[in-house]
Amino acid sequence: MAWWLAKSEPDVYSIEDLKREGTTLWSGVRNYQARNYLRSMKVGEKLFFYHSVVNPVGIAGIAEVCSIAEPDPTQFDPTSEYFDPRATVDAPRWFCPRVAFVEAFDYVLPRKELMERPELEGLELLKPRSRLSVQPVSEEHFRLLYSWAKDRAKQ
DNA sequence: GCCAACGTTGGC
DNA sequence: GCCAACGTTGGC
Repeated sequence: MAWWLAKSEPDVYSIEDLKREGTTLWSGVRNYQARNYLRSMKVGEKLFFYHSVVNPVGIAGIAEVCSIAEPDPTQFDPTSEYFDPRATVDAPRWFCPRVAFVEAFDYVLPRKELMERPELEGLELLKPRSRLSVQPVSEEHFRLLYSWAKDRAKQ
């Protein structure tokens, strides 16, 4: 069982969009390391849904893998901004799992607050200039972050 | 297989 | 909008 964090710009796709739609294909990732993480995700694994390029940036909720990675359809679509002319149906390059909405936090955990927590030492997200849009999170960090989100929502 | 140029990411 | 860091591309 692994734990994850995936980034999305809420102007493009937010936790509220996922709440409304129920599930979505996590398509459009075009980085090999992130792709490898997406391919290793198993049904039932949880992801933090992180809002990037917004004020404030932070962890906005939770999603869950509901089906394992399949070829990302946007790579074959010439009208998509994620079209990859080097990909073919027989030899796809990009893969994406389907994820389901679990919850939207009442209190979005701001990145700024996370950076003040020494307990989060080693969290990929907080490493300087970490850019990966899909990252593993340790179970310990996942539980810690989840309980902080809950506690802050009560305040 | 090196490496310079280029494009992208993403916090600020 | 800036810009540092990083990944990718492609000529050699």
